[in-house]
Amino acid sequence: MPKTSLTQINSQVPATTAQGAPRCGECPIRYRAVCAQCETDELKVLEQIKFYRSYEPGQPIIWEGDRMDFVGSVVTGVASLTQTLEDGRTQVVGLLLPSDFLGRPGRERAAYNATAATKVVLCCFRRKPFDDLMRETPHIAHRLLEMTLDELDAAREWMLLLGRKTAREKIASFIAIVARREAALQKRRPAGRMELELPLTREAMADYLGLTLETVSRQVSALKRDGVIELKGKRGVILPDFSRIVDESGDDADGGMVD
Amino acid sequence: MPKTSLTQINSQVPATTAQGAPRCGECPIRYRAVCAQCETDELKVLEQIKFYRSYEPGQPIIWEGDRMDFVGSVVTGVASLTQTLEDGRTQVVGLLLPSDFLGRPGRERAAYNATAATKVVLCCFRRKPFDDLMRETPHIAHRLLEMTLDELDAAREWMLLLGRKTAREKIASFIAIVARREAALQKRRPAGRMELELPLTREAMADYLGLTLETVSRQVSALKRDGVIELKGKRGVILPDFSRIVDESGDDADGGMVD
DNA sequence: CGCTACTTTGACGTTTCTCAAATCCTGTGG
DNA sequence: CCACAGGATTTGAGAAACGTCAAAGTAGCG
Repeated sequence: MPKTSLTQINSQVPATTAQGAPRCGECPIRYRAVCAQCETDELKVLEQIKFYRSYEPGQPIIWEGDRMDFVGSVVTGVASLTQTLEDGRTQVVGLLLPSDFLGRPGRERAAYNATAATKVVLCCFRRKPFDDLMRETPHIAHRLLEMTLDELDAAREWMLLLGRKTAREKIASFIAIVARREAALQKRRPAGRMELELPLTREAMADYLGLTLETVSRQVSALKRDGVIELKGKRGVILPDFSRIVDESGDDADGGMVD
Repeated sequence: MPKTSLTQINSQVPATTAQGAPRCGECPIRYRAVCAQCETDELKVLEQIKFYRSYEPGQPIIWEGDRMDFVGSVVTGVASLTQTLEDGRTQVVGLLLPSDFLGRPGRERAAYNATAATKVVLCCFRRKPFDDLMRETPHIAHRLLEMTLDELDAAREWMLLLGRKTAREKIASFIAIVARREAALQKRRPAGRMELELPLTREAMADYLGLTLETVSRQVSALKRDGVIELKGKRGVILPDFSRIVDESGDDADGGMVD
């Protein structure tokens, strides 16, 4: 089952490196990222070694097997981690949303491909100094453990989806997750009528959900036909009632929102 | 190791608690578990708060939503972590092998069901003292982060399997993993002719691989028909040539053995 | 030696995939 | 402002993989 190869030909363009990095105190992910528990003096150290990079949609951030010379946090945008079988079958194994951490301390080489799904801004640290910092700054190590445990929970929830949900439930689950994230950004509870943008193409959704892009498209159409969602252009989705998409997702109650 | 009476197999019976816990220095998982990097004095502290529990095959260790009053390491045996949808569809989201850690520090309630797949011996710590210990003992916190990152990698590799592999590849991958573990226990490279015991029933395998038990059975039969494996009783498997099962698994080379 | 639970096998149904073609956005250039 | 190009998306028809329901066969234990 060969797959059409990735579309982005303009991928060799180097990422932008911003010079004037904003102060950590004003960072939008200040209280959720790996630096969340840092004191002001610890932030100062981070501020000295951090630098920003941005990536255009479709642009690769790092390739499996490459040397990782930096680690970092997603400040804005969405990136996807993917793994592939040698015949080209691809699985998205993680979505990196704002405040999520990219890279593994102490690891030389990337274990996955990371690709920008939307425009992405990354707050980066060179790996070596960051590794040293981690050993000396319990706040960072502790927060990273917490975040890693959360990611592990998310990965396991995704295993349940991949192994046991129907195509329709998979699509509904994905839309519900995006809707919850949307609500979280606006500090509201997800409920009632909602409008959102899907951060992934149909193909990327398929690779995330373990489906083909045709099946994704068909199930999206089916949910629309059944009045669970409305479509607005290619990426826009309107939920007349959030609870209906949750009902379709196969989860109990408001499914899987830990914390 | 104390013996549980064999009449307890049907599960509501409380787990045995051993009194004379062996010394950590002689523990078979001394250098791989969460305590791997501990110094002798740190081990002494652990030794004072640890206790053992054992479980018979099929016996539940903890149920999703239950209060977790302890965390611990698998000393011997295999346990499975499962999640379920309310209509009963079940997915195994993790296998706990010797040295793997059960429970999440700082979390009150279990996020998954844990069930003994074989006879299991657990080295337990009450959660509260362990949480405190973690804050004071960087060696433990650091090792736990390392182990969690490894588990995350394993979960992501499993996502690739669940989302993209065929039933035949899934079965082959599972057998290859068991074979690798078998080899690791004997400190050999997996290669050539190998004999092993599957630690799971067909149904548990199905729940691990995102299949039905009938499909598992059929694909096992197919691999046997094709000479990739031979069967020896219900659980015994013989690999005439380890590389053949790897070829069938869909992975490149020796697939996914990080370390 | 006979249960009992686990496993295998068969026939058939359903879901999802594959291959193919049409249609729709979005950004670009006239 | 509109027409157009080109990727992204939708839709269709048929095939393959996997699931479901049902029945028969084994291993292993007492």
